[in-house]
Amino acid sequence: MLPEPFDLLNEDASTPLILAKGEHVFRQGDETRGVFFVVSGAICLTRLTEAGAAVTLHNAKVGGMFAEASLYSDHYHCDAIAVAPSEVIHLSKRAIQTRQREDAAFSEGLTRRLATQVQDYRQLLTLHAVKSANERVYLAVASGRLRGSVTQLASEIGLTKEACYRALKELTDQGELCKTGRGEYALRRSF
Amino acid sequence: MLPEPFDLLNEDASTPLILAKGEHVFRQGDETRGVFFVVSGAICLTRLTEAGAAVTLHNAKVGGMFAEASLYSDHYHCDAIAVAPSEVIHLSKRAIQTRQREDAAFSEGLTRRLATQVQDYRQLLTLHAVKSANERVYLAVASGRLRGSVTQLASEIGLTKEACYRALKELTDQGELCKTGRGEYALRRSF
DNA sequence: AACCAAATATGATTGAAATCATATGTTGCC
DNA sequence: GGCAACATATGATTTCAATCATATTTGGTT
Repeated sequence: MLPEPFDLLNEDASTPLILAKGEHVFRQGDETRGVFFVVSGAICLTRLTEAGAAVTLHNAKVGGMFAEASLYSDHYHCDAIAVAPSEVIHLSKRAIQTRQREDAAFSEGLTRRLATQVQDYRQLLTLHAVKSANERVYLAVASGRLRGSVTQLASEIGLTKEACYRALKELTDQGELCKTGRGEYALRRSF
Repeated sequence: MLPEPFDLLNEDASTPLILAKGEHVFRQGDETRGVFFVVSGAICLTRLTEAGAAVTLHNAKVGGMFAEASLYSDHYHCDAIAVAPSEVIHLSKRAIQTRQREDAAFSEGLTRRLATQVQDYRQLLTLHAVKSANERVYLAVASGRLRGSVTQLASEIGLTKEACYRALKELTDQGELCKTGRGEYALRRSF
């Protein structure tokens, strides 16, 4: 259920929370309680700047986590609001910190997870810089990003789903990709 | 001199490097040697896509660090180039990894640093998802991303410099921003 | 079985940013 | 001082993805 290394935590370190749409998981200024895993729905993290502008910091989706950095600050510096009816799992800050001190494998797992995320986000940013929709979709498929739905991929790589479907069709017509099923495409092996 | 947790390292773990403007600290594909601290000047981390597009991943300024994630990969996945005559301090990968195993405080500090980077990349990706160029530029300025040149900002947030200048002009005309100098803009305080 | 919501798929039109072009301002350098 | 490189700045045109529209398929629910 939980991603590494959080699967190593004791059961009493995690608490499931059910949230209605619009409900807060935490607010800017609240004392930090820990990090969260999204089971269903979606959580949006926003912050108000000094000048009063609302800046979205992160949209946490199913399978994702948020507020990792809260482990290192006393108070949350943004609001976390459910943008749909959601279920999240709260992971206790104290339990994580204790485990981090006492278990080198857990500690390393956490650091490695963050490092992996940094790499993944960098790859995504590189993908976003590709101007052509066709090439962007091709590279996304080539780097194994078409796992879930095409709709999901589209949002991940910064295109509309329509543009994404069109690109997939054109790439298939051009022989760059081949369609392996409904919403499934594979690289055309060059041999 | 060095920020946490790298100030805890032995002196022989660090090596100063002098760089001319345009010189590389490392290149994409180089075997990882460690992380770097900026003493003077500025280092820009960019990644070249297969299509040749340059994406700015990070602008490390005086007092900042870069390439923390290289500790968990064998090869650098971006170029680090001095955008001005610079002095950086190289921190040995081996020394860091050894210290990480032997010193819990050091290890925790490193994890905190990575968590902060994850936060930053998420914010950048969220920014890239904003369709309107004007709003994107406004939010970028609101979240303090206009530090270096407008050209740098444009590449960071996924716009051409022209579109970026135009947005800045329009936002200024609309009274959302105010121009504080050549290539310098500030939020219009609402009070 | 019937129904609904969401994903898949594609066609037509539009609009906004990219591109191309040009000019001035600034900085560092020989 | 003069030159080269780059940042700043804005105007004109083009292009390509967004948007709007519509139809079918699928999976889940009652």
